[in-house]
Amino acid sequence: MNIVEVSKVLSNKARVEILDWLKSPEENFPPQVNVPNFDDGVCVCHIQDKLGLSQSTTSHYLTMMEKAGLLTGKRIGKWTYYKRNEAKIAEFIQSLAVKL
Amino acid sequence: MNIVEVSKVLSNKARVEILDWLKSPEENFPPQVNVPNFDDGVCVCHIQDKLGLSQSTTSHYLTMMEKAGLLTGKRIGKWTYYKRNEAKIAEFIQSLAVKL
DNA sequence: ACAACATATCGATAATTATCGATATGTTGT
DNA sequence: ACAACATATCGATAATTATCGATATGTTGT
Repeated sequence: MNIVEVSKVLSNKARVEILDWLKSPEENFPPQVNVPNFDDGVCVCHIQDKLGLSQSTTSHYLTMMEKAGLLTGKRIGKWTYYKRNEAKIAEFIQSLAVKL
Repeated sequence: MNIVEVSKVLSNKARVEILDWLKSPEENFPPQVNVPNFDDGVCVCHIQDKLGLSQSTTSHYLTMMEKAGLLTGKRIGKWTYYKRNEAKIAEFIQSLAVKL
């Protein structure tokens, strides 16, 4: 967990919001259409709608958040579902508590 | 404590290093010349020497870190001494643990 | 094989951040 | 009052990030 890299993710309001929304997918997103629940994560299209940014920007953010370790993405059929990587998020907070 | 603002501070290697060095001033900096110990913080000139960046950049970083709440600066005579704001740093980590 | 669709990637431009040298400000000792 | 010095601020340019539209890629149903 690289503090500088993860902090870059967190230095943008939109990305912090995404992380926050994904804490309670049921409350923040409409029901999934192609998978029964949110266990696999939230569809990119839902995140995009809520974010109000373009498809390419949304996809870019999600990809960089996954690379930084904060999210995991899973493709199911045509769709990609992202969810929080709780283990890594906790690890990051822990490493901040130690190194910061 | 604004997550985005503080994360901007932490998204730069030099600034994370400053924060780390200030955890143990005795180990990371030469003895102070104009104050007896490090209780008031570390002189900008020492940080600048160690950082290897220009005086203006160093000063700018320290100022922004103070504005974000991570450091406190204290002017004594001609010199300004910066030290960690432990309370605010802990508060930030705590707010991450809650909001992130 | 192809049409339709979701997402990822590319290439471009605008906005922000990094970094510097020059200058301004504040402080001290003469 | 001034010289010497430490730090802060200003103005500029290079580097990075934000964001978009266009295009490419992957998947499914016909």
